[in-house]
Amino acid sequence: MTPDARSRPDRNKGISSNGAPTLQDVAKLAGVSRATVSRVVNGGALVSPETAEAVEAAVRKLGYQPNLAARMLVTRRADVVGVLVPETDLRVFTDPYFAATYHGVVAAFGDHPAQVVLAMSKPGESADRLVTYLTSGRLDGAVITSHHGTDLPLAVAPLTHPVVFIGNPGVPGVPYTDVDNILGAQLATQHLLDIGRRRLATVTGSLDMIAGQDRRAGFVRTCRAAGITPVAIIPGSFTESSGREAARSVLSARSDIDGLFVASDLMAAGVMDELLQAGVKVPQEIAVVGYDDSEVARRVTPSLTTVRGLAHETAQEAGRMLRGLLSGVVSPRPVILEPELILRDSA
Amino acid sequence: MTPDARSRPDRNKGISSNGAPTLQDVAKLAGVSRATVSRVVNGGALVSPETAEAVEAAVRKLGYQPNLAARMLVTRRADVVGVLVPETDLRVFTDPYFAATYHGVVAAFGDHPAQVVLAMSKPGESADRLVTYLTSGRLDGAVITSHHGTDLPLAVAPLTHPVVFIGNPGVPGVPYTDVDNILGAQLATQHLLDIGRRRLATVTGSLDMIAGQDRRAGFVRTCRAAGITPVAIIPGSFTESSGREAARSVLSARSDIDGLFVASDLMAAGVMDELLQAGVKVPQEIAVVGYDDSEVARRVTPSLTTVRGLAHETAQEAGRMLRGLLSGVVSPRPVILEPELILRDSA
DNA sequence: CTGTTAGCGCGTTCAA
DNA sequence: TTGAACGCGCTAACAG
Repeated sequence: MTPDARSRPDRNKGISSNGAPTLQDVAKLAGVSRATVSRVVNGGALVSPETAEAVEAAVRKLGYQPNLAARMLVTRRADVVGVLVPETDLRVFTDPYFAATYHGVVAAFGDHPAQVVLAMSKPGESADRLVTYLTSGRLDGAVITSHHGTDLPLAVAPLTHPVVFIGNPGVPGVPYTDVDNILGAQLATQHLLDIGRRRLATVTGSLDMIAGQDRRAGFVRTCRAAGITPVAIIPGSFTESSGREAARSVLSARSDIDGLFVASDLMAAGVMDELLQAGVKVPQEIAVVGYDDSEVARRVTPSLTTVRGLAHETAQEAGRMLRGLLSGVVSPRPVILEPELILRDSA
Repeated sequence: MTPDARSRPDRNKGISSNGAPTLQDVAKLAGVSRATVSRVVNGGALVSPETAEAVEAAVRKLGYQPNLAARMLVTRRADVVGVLVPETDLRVFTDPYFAATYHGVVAAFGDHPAQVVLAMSKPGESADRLVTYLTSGRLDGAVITSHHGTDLPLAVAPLTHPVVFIGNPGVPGVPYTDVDNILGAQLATQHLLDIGRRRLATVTGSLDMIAGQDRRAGFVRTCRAAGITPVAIIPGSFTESSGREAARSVLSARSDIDGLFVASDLMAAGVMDELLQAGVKVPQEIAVVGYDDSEVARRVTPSLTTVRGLAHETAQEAGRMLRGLLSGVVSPRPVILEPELILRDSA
């Protein structure tokens, strides 16, 4: 009696103890070995048509469903890629940037077997949990966006898991895609100058994000090149409410600003609403340029002159890069897209 | 030489061939057995403080991370629950209902170890894929919403996986939470009657969803009870653009409607925008009542009188119910919440 | 073309 | 309190 032949009570039942049929069950019903069933299930190559047919019948009859955990354990693939966002769902669902980003990654994986899941942080928990999710083996790779600072990139860099950042991670050797935010801000600011505005201010995005820093830098740089001094640089955080606050501070400062560059459309929507409520005419008194060209830009009144943020395109590019990494490409070079100005009514 | 003793090249390396350290590696470094490490990792009971300390040190040194696939295979738990939405991400990200729903489920699982992931359909693919995701063993259970028809509930009903639907699945014995949509629509319609409107119409939601049917039924029923005949019943699909279309058909029909019940705030926003653009005054010429009390309801001008849809609460209740199922509750009774009217400026 | 066999990394009895 | 042994369900050599 070999060691493997020792009796196991439920070894011989048609259905394993768990309730779900296993490869073994199918094999017995079809009168073949487990390996053959496995072959049929995974593409059917190297199997005779008759046996394949018999196996498929057994699969149907039992409603067999491969156990992905078991498969994952041996193939070391999960067929799941993640879009990891270290923000709360509240933020993710209210900022259209994330919708565009997720959609872009999904588009890149359209014809790929992997599931694309979205994982974000629970309120008050750190980004470590997302790293754990990545390293736990349930994800083949990830696209990460909205990282604040370099902690997350530094944590991810030594890992063997394929990861692509959206937005410069600030750590050498880590793959990323980005859009030239400095250029975008320059286009926006230059436009304000071109229409004759001279008393300019900006509402910045989160300054712990490179996108926020760059958009501010582009604004400042363009002002300087034109020989003018910014009237105000108001800190914001990419949210609509931070735009509202910024607008109130502009109003209370009575600084007769005539041109405002706001680092996101969502903030710009908040700014404009407050301005209009205070009776300030846009663009006559204050011209406003946003950033992103998101859906709100078209919806607000007056419609928002803005910069195409290329969120979807950048994400899709990141998705492609991740696919490359997954299939063995070693260290892809960063891809940087160039934004353009979209003229509408607010400036 | 026993069968197990045959040589395996990488059996004795400090790090397994994959690169990630295993229980075995930790055990060797700590000078104990795998079983002991396992005990320490999972709660540390029944281990002496000294060994526990040694093991923890080894874990830290190696950066050991349990392989979730392996654990899952033996525990038969994934510690992941899903919010399954058979809609495309485009839809999910533009309708605040889904944000509220996801958030509600997350709230219910706030202090639970499980990850709550959001899975939706890729464009053009059927809901089967979500069922497969559920049955593949990577999910312990799920909350499903936005199911059209009974196909999905019927597919899920025979499964042993815990599932809770949001919205009556129309299949006996399947757990669900819901809000009384008929009552909600009655409240809305009655309010239009109360403020003296008599030429009423409705823009319905998707009629292949019970919520859509019920809101229409509540409207029709209330009209009938008041002895009036609806001027029009315009089919919509819960999206903003379908609201716009409906508004255009109202305008072109020149039916001098004076009260409109729109089955979602998002549609109502579309309706109002079109009406205002056409020069129709809301509420003076046409009073509008929406449904959901979502964030848009407060944002539009005039602000929207609406019905509290209780999306968050219903989802949270569903999440609680799923937790119950996960911990052994057998067949929970449906929970039905009662909506209320929120008075604002549009009616 | 098909079956046999050996683990993937882990939790869990059962003895000691 | 600890260790040895077993198997979760599956894929991947390797024989035949």
